[in-house]
Amino acid sequence: MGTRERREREREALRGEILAAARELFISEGYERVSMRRIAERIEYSPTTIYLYFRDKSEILDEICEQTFARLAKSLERIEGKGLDPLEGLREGCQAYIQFGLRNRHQYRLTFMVSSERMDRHDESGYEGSMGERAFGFLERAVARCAEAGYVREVEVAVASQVVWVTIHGLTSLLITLDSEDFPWVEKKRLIGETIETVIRGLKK
Amino acid sequence: MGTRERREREREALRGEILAAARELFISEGYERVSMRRIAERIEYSPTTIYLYFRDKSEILDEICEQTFARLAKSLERIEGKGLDPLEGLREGCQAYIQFGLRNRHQYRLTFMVSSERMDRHDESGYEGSMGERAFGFLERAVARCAEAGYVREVEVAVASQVVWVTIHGLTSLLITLDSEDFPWVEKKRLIGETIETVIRGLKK
DNA sequence: TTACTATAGTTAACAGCGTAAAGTTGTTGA
DNA sequence: TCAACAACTTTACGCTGTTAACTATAGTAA
Repeated sequence: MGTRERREREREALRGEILAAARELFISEGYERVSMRRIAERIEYSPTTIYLYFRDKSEILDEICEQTFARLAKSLERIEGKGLDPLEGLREGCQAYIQFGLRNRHQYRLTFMVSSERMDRHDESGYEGSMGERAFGFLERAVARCAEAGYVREVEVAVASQVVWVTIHGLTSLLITLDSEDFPWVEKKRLIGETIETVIRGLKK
Repeated sequence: MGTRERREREREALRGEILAAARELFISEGYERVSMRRIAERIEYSPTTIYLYFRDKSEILDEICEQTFARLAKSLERIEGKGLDPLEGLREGCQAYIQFGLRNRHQYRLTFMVSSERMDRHDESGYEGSMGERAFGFLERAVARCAEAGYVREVEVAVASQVVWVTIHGLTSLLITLDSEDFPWVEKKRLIGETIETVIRGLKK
């Protein structure tokens, strides 16, 4: 009798509903502004039901961020597969990263702009094995290919790829935090292109 | 009769006490984790007394951040006054900025890593005239001097200085967010130096 | 079929939050 | 001496995330 399987399917379905509702709300209003009660209301269950499926609010968020970053990993994987010239591959990877951050600002903010306060205890997962790590892995390999092709000056790959990461993260995060009304940004496409060119030029021989 | 003056002094004194208590707590525990009640407890007044001196919690924070960034402005001013070689001046300015961010992580985080959510209406002040603007002004002038000296490739000063800012912000903010346990950083001094060299090289002719 | 048990969900409650409104003093100028 | 004012406190509202205790239901074993 498949009653056990059916129950499990139903459980998984409700879990999915919670995640979907939470994702929509988090994306449109931001994590902090969304309460457990509002998520519950949306799926028409009582607030405490959610705790039968997730340990706490931040566990919902973790799962959503993980899903989101899996998409970034996918998109970087695609670029890696194109077999481009190393420098061109790095450029495209940076572009993809930045565009991803800007299109998923809430999740981006929550993973890379607050975490150390949020991952306060209780995070068995950590960085190792996370999608964040996988995404950084692509960057590291892209830099390594540039180095192997002899395009990079005398810095270790580890250093160079961290320099690339902080640079594109800086651009992404600052554009997320400070919108054009709060700061006299030059044209965004220009700034993005020029930032990428600058970091690549700066690492070149 | 100086009673009016005395009262005003007393008012200002208590205001200062509130600020001092809040600053200490914010720095050691972070804005979100500190409640008005805790601040009040520390100065031995009732929670609502604070509202006689500040409109709300975020106004306390704004004032603290403004004070903190005034210190950054001071320190950048000092460097500007040294009359260094333009490139060396830019380098030192970047170093000072990064060190400042790392030494004042809570305030740094609150001004440049969350604001757009926090400055949610009600902020007459905004960017113009703020200490943040003054600090960026130094950077812009440092870049302009490099350009005048013919050290910079064919990009406008506005673009170049924003590139510099996003770069050093990226480094600062990522080091604040992700400490060494959460990410395999290369040696910090190395990374800082190499990031600054990279952005400068990338903008050079 | 009946009795028991595990599961899924609910209601009520706790301790905390930022903040507004009303109430209480003590000091001061008329 | 009395009214006005300032400084401050008490009380209260409506939120928050989360725990504990309760209820209903569905599945299983006798």
